[in-house]
Amino acid sequence: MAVTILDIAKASGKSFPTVSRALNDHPKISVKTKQEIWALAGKMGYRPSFAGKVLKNGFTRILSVIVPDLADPFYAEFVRCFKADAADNGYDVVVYDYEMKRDLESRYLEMMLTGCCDGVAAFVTSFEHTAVCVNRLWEARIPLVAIGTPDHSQVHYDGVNVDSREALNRIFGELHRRGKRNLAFVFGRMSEALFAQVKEYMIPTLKDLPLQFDAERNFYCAAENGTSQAEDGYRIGCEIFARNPAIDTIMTWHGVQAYGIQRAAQEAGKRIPEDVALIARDNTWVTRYAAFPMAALDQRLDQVAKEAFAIIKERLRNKEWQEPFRRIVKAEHV
Amino acid sequence: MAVTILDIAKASGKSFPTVSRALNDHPKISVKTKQEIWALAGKMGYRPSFAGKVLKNGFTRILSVIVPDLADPFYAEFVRCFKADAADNGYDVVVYDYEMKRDLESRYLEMMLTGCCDGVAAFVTSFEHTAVCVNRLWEARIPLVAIGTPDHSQVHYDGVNVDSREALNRIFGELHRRGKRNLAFVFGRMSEALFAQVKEYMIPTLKDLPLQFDAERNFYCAAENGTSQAEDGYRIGCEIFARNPAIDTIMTWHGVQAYGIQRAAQEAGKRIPEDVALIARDNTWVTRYAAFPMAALDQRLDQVAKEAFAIIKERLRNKEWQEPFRRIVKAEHV
DNA sequence: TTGTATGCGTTATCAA
DNA sequence: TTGATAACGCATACAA
Repeated sequence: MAVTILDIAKASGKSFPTVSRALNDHPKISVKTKQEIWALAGKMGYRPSFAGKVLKNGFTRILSVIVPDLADPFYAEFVRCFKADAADNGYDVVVYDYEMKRDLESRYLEMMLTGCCDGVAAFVTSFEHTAVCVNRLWEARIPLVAIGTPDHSQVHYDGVNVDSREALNRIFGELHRRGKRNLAFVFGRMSEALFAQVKEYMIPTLKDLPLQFDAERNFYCAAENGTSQAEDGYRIGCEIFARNPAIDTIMTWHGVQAYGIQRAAQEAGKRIPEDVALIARDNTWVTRYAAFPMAALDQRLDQVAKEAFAIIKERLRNKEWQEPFRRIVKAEHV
Repeated sequence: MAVTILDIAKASGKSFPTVSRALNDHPKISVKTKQEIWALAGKMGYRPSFAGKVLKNGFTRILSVIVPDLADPFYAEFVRCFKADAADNGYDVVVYDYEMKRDLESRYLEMMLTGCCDGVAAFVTSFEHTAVCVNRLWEARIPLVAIGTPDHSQVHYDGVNVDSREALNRIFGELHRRGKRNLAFVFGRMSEALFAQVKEYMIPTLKDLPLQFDAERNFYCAAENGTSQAEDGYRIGCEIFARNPAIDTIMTWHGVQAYGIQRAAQEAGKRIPEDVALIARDNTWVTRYAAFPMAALDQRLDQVAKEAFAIIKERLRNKEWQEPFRRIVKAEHV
């Protein structure tokens, strides 16, 4: 159905390799022939076949970004930063949304093994269910950068993580000065098993901060069967205010969740920020244009994206992969 | 680098077609051979090459969704609805974000001509710069469904549009009853030329509604060089309150814009909804969890996605394309 | 039940 | 400057 170089060859009386060279502006094709072919290709509506090119060339000029939730503008912002670097280097970017579902996450990572793109930046929730696939990507020399995934020594992958400690220190210090004492932490949607893992990972990270918390009682995560992050936040907010009225500071992993918590606070008769201060880990339009006062960390998605792209670029340049890269970006307090 | 059926053939002592058939669970391959091959494929980490399959089969089992702005959860919601139908039919979905940029929009639509997917659902802003490409997609029998694009008789494409009149009528009637009189309309980011076109299209659509407006003075659109929709809304809000203090109702095309307008209202000392009522055309968590009262239409994205997918499915089923499809979905008032 | 041969659309090598 | 031929990975018609 689609026009191929063979069709153009037939129509022009030239051989198909000549057509191919003309279309690729090969130096050893006469100007006259080139113009003939170009005109013909334009008239016939020729577009080179993606599959044909990829099969022959061995590369796609496409990078994939795999995100957990496109409804969260945080990930959209990452995509946009990443695309800027990619475009500068001649790559197109396609996005996969795994909707916070483990099966979809695995499925998309598996797809990356089929050669449908040249490299991947992925917000991997955990290596629990993806380790095999991630290791295979490494063996196949398909660059994968895992973003924000807790380190895992058994798995070969490049990673970019954000260090929020300093920013948290400052922000919590400020809140402490304003009289806040009791912190609750609200994480995203995840399985019980992963939540246990995250707790283990976060507790030492959060030690010695100006605000105190009891990780067993005041860590919350959204149920896996939720429908939207705002809704998740609302439910958790209701739970917090019911179970633990002393909480005066709530930090959410996703800025969107803060909207739900705000609603829960309103219903519980709590004022923001007088009774409860809200902080989000991320800083997008969601936090900047919230109609209630809230603090936010800046995860420096621009830097994260830049690091991620740089790693992929380096991996594509040099196929002698030795040690995994681990880059750290420092979050800022806004 | 990657393992192919040839490698498995060599390792198993079988011929490569046998391997191919075994992997595809072909009925005429002995169970013993199959199990051998499967075990070997698993051990060697075989994954079928995307390009190889596509080149041979002529299809990808992939559908593309092209959206103007992933930072707007409205489009993310569409993607999710669309993916549900696609997954039920064995299709994977990839997303392209053209960031409200004409050149990227054209680029992605052009890419669809290379056979990188089996069908496309796209929020096409205008056929001004895409007509040639869209017509070529039609000729090449690559299904494209344009969503929310004003009709254009010169171009061959299938379309799904939303009819908001009835819902608007009800919502404006209600606002009128509450004493609102002067409406301003805020559209998305677009060129002057496209804005003129949109005005022309919208004015008859909006005729005889309970609220009055002067389309020349009270239609606004965001500048093309904006950075986020919330920011766009803020700027326009400031402009409205400065230029036309009588405005008591503002309808935004994108719910996100309302957040910016809310901030502008706050700064102008206007209360919501007492002094200015806000309405959004779309209904996502953005409107549902706004910390200020706002009305919203429901564009029935689930229905829109269903129609879009149904059209693509039908087009793939029957390659005898006659007349373009035009489907209408009725918006609802929430 | 399995092997041989072919072609999908492209680019690259080599020969003319 | 151009043409003949091969190769990328896969699926399938046909032969055994």
